[in-house]
Amino acid sequence: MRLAELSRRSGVATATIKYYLREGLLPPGRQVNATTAEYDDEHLRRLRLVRAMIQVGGLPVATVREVLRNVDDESLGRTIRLGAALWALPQVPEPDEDDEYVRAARREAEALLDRLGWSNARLLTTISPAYRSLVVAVAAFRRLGYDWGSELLVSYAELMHEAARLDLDFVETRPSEAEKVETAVLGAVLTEPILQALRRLAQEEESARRYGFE
Amino acid sequence: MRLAELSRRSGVATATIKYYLREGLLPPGRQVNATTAEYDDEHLRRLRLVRAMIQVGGLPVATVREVLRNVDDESLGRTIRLGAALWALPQVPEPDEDDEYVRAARREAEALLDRLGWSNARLLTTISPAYRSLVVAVAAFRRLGYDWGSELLVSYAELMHEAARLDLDFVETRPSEAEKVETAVLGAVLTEPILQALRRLAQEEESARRYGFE
DNA sequence: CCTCTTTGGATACCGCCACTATCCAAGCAT
DNA sequence: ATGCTTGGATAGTGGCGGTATCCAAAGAGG
Repeated sequence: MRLAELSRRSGVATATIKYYLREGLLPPGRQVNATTAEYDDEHLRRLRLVRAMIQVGGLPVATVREVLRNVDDESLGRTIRLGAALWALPQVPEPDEDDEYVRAARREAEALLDRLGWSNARLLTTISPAYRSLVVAVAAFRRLGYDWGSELLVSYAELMHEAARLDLDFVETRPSEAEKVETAVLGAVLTEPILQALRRLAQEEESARRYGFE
Repeated sequence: MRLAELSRRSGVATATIKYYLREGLLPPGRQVNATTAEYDDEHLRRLRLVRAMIQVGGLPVATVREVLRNVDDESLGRTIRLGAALWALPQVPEPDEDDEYVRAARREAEALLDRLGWSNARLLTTISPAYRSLVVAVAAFRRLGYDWGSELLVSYAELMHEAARLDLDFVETRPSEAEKVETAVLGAVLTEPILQALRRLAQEEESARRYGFE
């Protein structure tokens, strides 16, 4: 198929597809001659993947490129490949390590992982972007004077551990290595809004049960 | 305190504080004379709240204004006030209702709520932004050919229901009505990155347990 | 064969957003 | 008196995601 048909079948404007090609989010089509390039179903699928990450997942274009670069890199082992792809996802800005709240949040997060027995994650505390997000968010809460005990965080962590088991169980059902990696990345990017939506709906449900609609 | 001190104590540039004042995210200070305005600890706290929502929660400025407007509106009852504040949070773009994947995702989401017995949430299916997000994300997955059973979604939903109970339990510990609303909003905005970070860490932990670092 | 439309690629441009820099006149400090 | 600081108004900046314009080379129809 040619660019126009790719556009029609994906619902993405041709100018936007050209933009993605320029940005390296889509591999170039097979060049037939100077003014014609041929695309196939793989391009269509990739385009849908890109759109899902950008529109549903809200990722910036540069991040999508980085993530896909890692997903596509077959020279890496699965764990590294997946880790690299996930670590390219957008993160909160670097925290100010001189800030007392940040230092306290860091100690609190380390204690949390110890308490949970997450010894593997504990090894990553200095480098994992997810860990940094955790520290920044906890510090922000503390700065606003919220001082919950460690219990709440432990409970949330256990729920998320359960979610992670579901994630990985699902990834294991995929037949090929490439699909496993893609599924894991999509799981991180697209199930995020799903969990978020379910949580809000659950809040609405639970709130209505407890207090009615008043 | 004056603008310069507010800036120093919050770590936010004066020009940025002026911008927030213009945009209505901060109430104006008490005007002492033509060239001096006085701010108090409430302003500092509000400024930290705004920064947390923008930097950690990633909300656009216009959304923060909308959310705070609802939080501050004491004429509304708690449920309405909270609902209005949460519904102002940024959402995925409006789905195309003619798209077959979107229609199928809508049916699937309705079936999910029925299955879960979330009868209150079920009443909101046409209007809740969270519901719309759910539909859009599920449709995106389906469009990419992922066809899990309904079991996985049910499991995620039950986990999130548990998280929502924790959320509401924590909100109930707050003494005043105003704080309850603020806490609920912050819970939606700031605990989101916390849950996300915990999930990623749990994935790393669980992945290392299952497969090692290879 | 000769137009007339379509194609893909290069380039410039646009609108939005979160800030940021400049300017100014009114105070206050010495 | 004079020089620095203050707050407010206004204009400007940089990044980002996408769009519009232009062009020459292919094909399509007569």
